[in-house]
Amino acid sequence: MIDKTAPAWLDRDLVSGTKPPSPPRKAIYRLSIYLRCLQKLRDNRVDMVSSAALAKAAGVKSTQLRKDLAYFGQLGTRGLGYNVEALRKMIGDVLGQNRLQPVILVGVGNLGSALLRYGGFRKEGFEITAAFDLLPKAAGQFTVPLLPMGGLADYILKNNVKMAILTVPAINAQSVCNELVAHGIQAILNFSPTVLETPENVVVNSVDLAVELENLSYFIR
Amino acid sequence: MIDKTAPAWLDRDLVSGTKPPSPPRKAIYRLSIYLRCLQKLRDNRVDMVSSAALAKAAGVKSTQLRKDLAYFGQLGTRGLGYNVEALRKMIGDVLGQNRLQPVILVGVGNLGSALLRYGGFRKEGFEITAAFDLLPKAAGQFTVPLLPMGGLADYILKNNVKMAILTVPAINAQSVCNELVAHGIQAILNFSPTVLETPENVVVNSVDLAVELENLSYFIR
DNA sequence: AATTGTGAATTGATTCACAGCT
DNA sequence: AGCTGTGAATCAATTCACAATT
Repeated sequence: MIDKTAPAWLDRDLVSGTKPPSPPRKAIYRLSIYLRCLQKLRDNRVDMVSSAALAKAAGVKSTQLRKDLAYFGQLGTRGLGYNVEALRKMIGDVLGQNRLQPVILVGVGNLGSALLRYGGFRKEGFEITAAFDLLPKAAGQFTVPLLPMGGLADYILKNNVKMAILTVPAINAQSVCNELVAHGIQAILNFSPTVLETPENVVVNSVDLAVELENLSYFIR
Repeated sequence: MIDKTAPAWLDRDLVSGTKPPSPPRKAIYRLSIYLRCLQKLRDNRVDMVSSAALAKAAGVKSTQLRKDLAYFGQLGTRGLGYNVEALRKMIGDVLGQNRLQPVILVGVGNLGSALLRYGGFRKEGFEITAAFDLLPKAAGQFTVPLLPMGGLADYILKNNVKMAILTVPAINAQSVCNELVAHGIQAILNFSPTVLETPENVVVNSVDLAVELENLSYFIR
């Protein structure tokens, strides 16, 4: 009996020495979407779902959904579909949603303070545990400690923080980013409208609001 | 003499009837990045730039930059590079940055009010001209009118609004989206963590903060 | 000599088509 | 019969390599 959860390439690779194909980055994004849909299904007490139905909900083609999932093992049952709870659990594990990640936020301006107040993360397994700013003021209005930049290194080390949200003005973004990286941050969600230079081993996702608007603007005729 | 600003495929197409290759969507995103870099160069009184230098600043390969630009014509001068101001102007035109677009924002919660206060758009040619909410309160704290949902249709029509930013809770996102589309909105920047269903001719860009964090989380080991 | 513009080659992602389970 | 898993085929994007131009 073959381990049902092992992807088929495993067998081949043990023999051939080939590397397992690593999932394309876009597939990882889609995993998050699937996860959201599965959570909704679970809330509605659905317990099996076909690739066609789940794909519809996620706004993709069913073959793409199956390919995406296949990177992580044999997760469905032919003729029946996928078990909602098992799949949800599995994707959560892959995305690291299950170990609650501490996240710090740097730059408490307009956008920064909105994100501090925005609750949407906790549910997904993230928690902003502290915020930093050059001149921390109005600390009282947040539920997390608002600290001066001086305390950054210490806090990251003591709390084993690996992720940061960067919401400082463009002009300071690179230098603050360097500081984060120097102290061990491995992943940055960047809202400053700048291209950040980082070492290979640090991941950056940028959300640039002006770029998104400009992009839309191109498509309206 | 051949028009220097016409892409080479034009000639062929007049003969062959082939469609011009339409730029990939990602190229349009990169155009915005290039534009930012060009603005910075202009501010520093630089007036020519090579594809290598500009690409470096934008974080892409120089060949990619050239391919991206080639979709829009012959913009550089061999041996010399690109004229900063001319290129900036051209990209601004392509992205529609030059006609100032009115944008409305729907859903004035945490994130919505932060975006209203966030000035970063105006500089890029966009202006949030009004905000809508089911229960508009604290209207005084914003510089734009905060209106009840009832006034939506009328406002869109009277002001010829084509773009909207959607920052309502996930549960309401689809229905509000439908309403926007019904009244003529053609492009939506969606911050609600949902997959929106829209007709073909409406463009949606989604920014899902939880998805971005989850994605980072996958990459930290 | 420097640097763009662009076909050709390559790499990557998506979709098809169907074999293989349940 | 229904639905997944996956190799092969297609489609799209990126990079290479070099001719063309200043």
